[in-house]
Amino acid sequence: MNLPLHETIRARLEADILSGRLKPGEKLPNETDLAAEWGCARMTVGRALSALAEAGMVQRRKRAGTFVARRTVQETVLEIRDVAADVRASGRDYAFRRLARREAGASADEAAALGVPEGAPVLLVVGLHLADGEPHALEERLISLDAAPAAARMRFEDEPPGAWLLTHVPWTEAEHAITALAADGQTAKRLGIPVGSALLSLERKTWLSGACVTAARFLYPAGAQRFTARLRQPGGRREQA
Amino acid sequence: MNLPLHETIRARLEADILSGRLKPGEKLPNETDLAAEWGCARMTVGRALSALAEAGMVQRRKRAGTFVARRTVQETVLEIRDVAADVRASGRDYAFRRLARREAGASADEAAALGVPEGAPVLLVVGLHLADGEPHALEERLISLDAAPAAARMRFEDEPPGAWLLTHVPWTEAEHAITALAADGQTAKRLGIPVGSALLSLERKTWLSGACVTAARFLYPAGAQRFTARLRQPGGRREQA
DNA sequence: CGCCACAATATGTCTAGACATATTCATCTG
DNA sequence: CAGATGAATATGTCTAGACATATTGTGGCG
Repeated sequence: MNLPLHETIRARLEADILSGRLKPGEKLPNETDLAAEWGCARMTVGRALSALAEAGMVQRRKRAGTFVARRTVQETVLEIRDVAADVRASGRDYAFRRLARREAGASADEAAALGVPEGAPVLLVVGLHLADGEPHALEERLISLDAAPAAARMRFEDEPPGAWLLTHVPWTEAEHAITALAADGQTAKRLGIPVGSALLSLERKTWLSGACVTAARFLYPAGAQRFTARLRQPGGRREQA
Repeated sequence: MNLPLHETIRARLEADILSGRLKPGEKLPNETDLAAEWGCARMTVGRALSALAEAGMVQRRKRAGTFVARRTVQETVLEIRDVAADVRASGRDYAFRRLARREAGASADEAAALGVPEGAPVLLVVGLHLADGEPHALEERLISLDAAPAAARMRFEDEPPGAWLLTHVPWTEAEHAITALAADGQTAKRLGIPVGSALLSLERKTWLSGACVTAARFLYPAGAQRFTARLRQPGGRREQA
């Protein structure tokens, strides 16, 4: 093995847990014993155990010891791409068409969505993402003009606001929520589908150091979009190039 | 501050990067200098820098130094919980009711879904997850009996197969796919909703060292389920790739 | 019997120094 | 001038020991 010792120890314990040799809830040997077993310093096994704790595979409590975690929550890495990139990746032509644009003080709903006071200046843009000329997704986007004043100068007639925001407004946090819902009348008309059809909804909110910059909702007709996530559990995590 | 020193150092450097005081591509002081600046051992700043590297905020190269990372990947961490845990977390009673169970050789479709040869022994379980007695989700699950022979002994009458598999069969890889679709007749009946209603579908496949163990599809009526993902994105200013 | 104080224990953090390793830079040579 | 070579440098890993801190078990006291 060329791996550093702490990685080797981590991998070994991980394998023991995955294989079931160490069962959920079971107590691991303490650091001192593990260090003796591996013939290394306590800090080295401590590092391995901390890494496992960080990854959620074990739980550590002072005085009590280190225990194999019971997995109730699985975390998977979900890649959320730009709509345009997504459409082009499938080999189709991409276009954006703005349907509405309104600059005004935030309504109660809008204020709540953005986390700004009612009446704060916001920009609302509704637009259609087209793939080969057919509706692919409907975007409803709110932008806080306090957080991103430069957006007020933009028309967003055939450029989606998401792409512009990505390159012009920095952000520190993002939150996504995925749900299914039935198409209401206006949405159905805009997407050219029957009223009540199943839609996949992706809501995205982004913040810049605590202040919400923009909230958007993307509505995809059933079948148009699919979010996939893949999780590799064991030692697979290697440095990226 | 009550935080450990390495956390404090990490937080300070993170703040410098987020605020733009340290710009993408810029070189950080080396460990020795940082240690002198903070009046601590080199290992302590090393730990802080390693954590930043792990989080993708900086890139480290031997001899060259530590640099603020240029662009960061757009990935969000999606938490997928056990259905039972999910229901209980919302303060409702949870129950499971098996609707069907079939042990047989895999049909063509089933073989394709699991990645096993046609005719290989599989177990199919269909069941309903109930929240306060009301249908919450429909689960259709396929289990490869070659990969998990112990499952054949299970009835799964009021225990969901997912929970049993989690504790009895180890896995190394998992894949999730989320889509929206319209309810067909049988599904609508089972969930007690109108035909054509919007459903949120979560498909999950798990592998144990390359061999697919189980494939499941969870169908939630619109509104019953919502998948959320949160991302902390370092490097306030983003550059277009 | 129940409660509280205290000691034992396991983890958490940190140090100062050592050696290993990868990469870059400068210099030397053909 | 190109390419090889070796020295310098910054990170990567590890040790042995120290003190801090949280939690748990236990024994004594009301």
